[in-house]
Amino acid sequence: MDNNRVLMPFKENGHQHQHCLNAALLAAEKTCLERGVRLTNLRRRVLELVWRSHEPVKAYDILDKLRDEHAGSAPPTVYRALDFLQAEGLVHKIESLNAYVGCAEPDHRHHSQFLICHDCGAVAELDNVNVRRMLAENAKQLGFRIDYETIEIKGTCSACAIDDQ
Amino acid sequence: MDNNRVLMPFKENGHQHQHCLNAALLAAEKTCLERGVRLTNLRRRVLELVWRSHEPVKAYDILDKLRDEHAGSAPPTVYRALDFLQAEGLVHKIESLNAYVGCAEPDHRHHSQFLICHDCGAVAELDNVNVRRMLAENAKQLGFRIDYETIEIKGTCSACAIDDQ
DNA sequence: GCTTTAAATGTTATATTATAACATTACATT
DNA sequence: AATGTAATGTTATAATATAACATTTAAAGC
Repeated sequence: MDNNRVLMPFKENGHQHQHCLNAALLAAEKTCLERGVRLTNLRRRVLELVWRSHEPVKAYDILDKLRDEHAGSAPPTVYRALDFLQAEGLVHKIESLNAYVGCAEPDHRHHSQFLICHDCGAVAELDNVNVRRMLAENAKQLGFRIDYETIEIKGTCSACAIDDQ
Repeated sequence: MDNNRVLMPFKENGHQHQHCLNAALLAAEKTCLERGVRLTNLRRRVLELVWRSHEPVKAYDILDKLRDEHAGSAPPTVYRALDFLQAEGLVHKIESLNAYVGCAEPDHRHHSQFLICHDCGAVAELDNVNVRRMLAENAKQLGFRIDYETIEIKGTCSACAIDDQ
């Protein structure tokens, strides 16, 4: 029994990113429709920009792109959209990088553990139930009630480990 | 067998903080001496300011205090000292708060899991070996080599849970 | 369809967090 | 004392994020 679900793997060889993007947008549309919240053009566009790659994207990089398309864009434009997307679980913030990654499974309640390659920048998202359980147990022993977990693991992904040799 | 070490508990009733402070400074002196690195007056002072409480402290709050004592203080003054203290494991940065907490066991190699009460702001530091092991296993399966872990759990501590009632 | 209301976005300004670059001082070693 | 390195001082600016208020857009009831 494997309690470790890989929500988003490191991208593999021959990875067709357009598929990820399409799937993410489709999932987002579906999720928002079900929840009765509005995935506006702006929010969708920001989501697309987050999903341009599997690397965490900075708010001001998104802002630069938005400004190419619409001169009136300003920091609140981006941060509000990101706040919405985060609240709906469509993107996650990587706290240790001040950057954002798309979530492949917004409709599936999960806790995340991120593996972040500090060489190529790629991120994988895991949901290991045992890790969650163990932390929950620890917390319980101390009478601590968990609301939210930030788990960000930095290191070297397999592709970059090979390149390093 | 309990694989969960509490490196720094939530502070208990009748907690004498002066003891924490003294112990932390003593440990820091010892650690730096052993490693042949210099705990200068400035660095010691910043460490003291981080240890004023068990809540994460902001860099600019430290800077304000330093300025009371020495007008020439500037952001680099604080950030350099914090960088040094982090590198030596004397303080940890809480990424999700952009703030710093003292480490009670700088000489003991450990990974940390932080429990952070978003009600009173207090932080506890744990080192659960099983969590580490499990994450290491996950990483290994994906060929990922771990360098560093950021684990920050937000919630309500027992004291605040009681107050809430 | 029109009105009302609430949500979303626009706009300007500013707060917060962090680093770059170069000058000076203090310290350890010779 | 002379030298080299580490630490700190100093000025400027970059990067990240929010506050506050104005305007526009969309949804819901009439």
